[in-house]
Amino acid sequence: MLEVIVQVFTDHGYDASSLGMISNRLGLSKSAVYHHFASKAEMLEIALERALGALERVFDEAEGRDTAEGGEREASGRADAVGQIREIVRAAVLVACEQQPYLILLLRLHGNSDVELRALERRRALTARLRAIFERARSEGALRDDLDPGLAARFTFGLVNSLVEWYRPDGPETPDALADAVLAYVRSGLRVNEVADFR
Amino acid sequence: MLEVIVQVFTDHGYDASSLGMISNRLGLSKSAVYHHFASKAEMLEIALERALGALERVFDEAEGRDTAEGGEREASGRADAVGQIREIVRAAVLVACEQQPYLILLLRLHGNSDVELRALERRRALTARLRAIFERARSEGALRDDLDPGLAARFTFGLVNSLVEWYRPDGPETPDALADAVLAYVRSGLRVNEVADFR
DNA sequence: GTCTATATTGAGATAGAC
DNA sequence: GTCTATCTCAATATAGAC
Repeated sequence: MLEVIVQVFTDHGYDASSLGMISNRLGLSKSAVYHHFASKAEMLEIALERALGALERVFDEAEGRDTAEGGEREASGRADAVGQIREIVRAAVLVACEQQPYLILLLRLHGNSDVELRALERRRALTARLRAIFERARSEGALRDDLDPGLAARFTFGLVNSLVEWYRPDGPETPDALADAVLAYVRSGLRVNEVADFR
Repeated sequence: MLEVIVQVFTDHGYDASSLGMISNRLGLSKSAVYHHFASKAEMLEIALERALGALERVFDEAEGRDTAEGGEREASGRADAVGQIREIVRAAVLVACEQQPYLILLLRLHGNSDVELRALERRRALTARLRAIFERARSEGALRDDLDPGLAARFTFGLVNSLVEWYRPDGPETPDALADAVLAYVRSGLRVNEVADFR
């Protein structure tokens, strides 16, 4: 049921989606729909929780991993930041593919209601966590020094988030292959493989 | 006047923007606004023309340059594809910064009206042009061979387009500096400068 | 060019029967 | 859980005076 609703939301945008459209698509009357959701805003809230919850879990797992495992790489007990970035980017690509409609909803919020403002606040918190990891990567010397870590974080997630605009589940790329391609691009860009430089 | 209207559109989304909001923000009555625009859709159409026109000029100039100048790099009279990509990316970053609200409008279209469908068609044409250039870059051996040119094109413009989501004209980065950073990222990604590999 | 007044449609939401 | 009927409000758009 939520799936159909979110499909309507992504097809027309949340604001332009009417309860009439939703109930039509569900084959129910408007008031029948109101038996399952208290309001249109509640539908949005539940849908956004899916997207935000998935993304927050991505960060929790990447950041928590090595403290849980005891720290295999560094005495400090923390994974190297670059490894975390790789893990987060891969997982975020999978979320973008698998939770596509929910993520579209999140990415297109305007912040004109309480529900939207709370969601945007949680989204900002995720951006801040990502930025912190990029800054750690920089201080570990694992990030090129001619690129601001804040910009690098924004570029990277701008790219990942843009996947939802064109990804199709029945398209030629599997989410895993897409994650590989994104990681390759993020790591070393467009230029020819470095081997070529020495031919 | 259009500037104020587009600001309302980007703040609330086109669909959620009412003529009441627009006329309030302009300090006019609704019918006074109707003296300048035939309909809400016409406002959108004019605003989208700005964004699409700017982007189409970017491509026209990059693709037309060397045939006009006689071809300085290659006997064929065409610029190398990588040079065109660089030029297009830089110009597109500037458009994203300078025409930000108009571009936001374009990027968030849903395609639920004739005006929107026509705009999306023009946008698709631009994507196709970009993809063709990336394919030429690949065939010239100037693009790494482990990355599909179509994906590379989408990633690159996903990144550039995502700038409109957070860029602020009064922020720390000038559009030019931002273009430099994007080009550096697109060219060689996050990894440390190659010199570091030989230390 | 701008106004007030209004026509008309559809929105989100509720009441109450079944 | 689903329905019909309805409330209230705001939407786009127009008419016609100034």
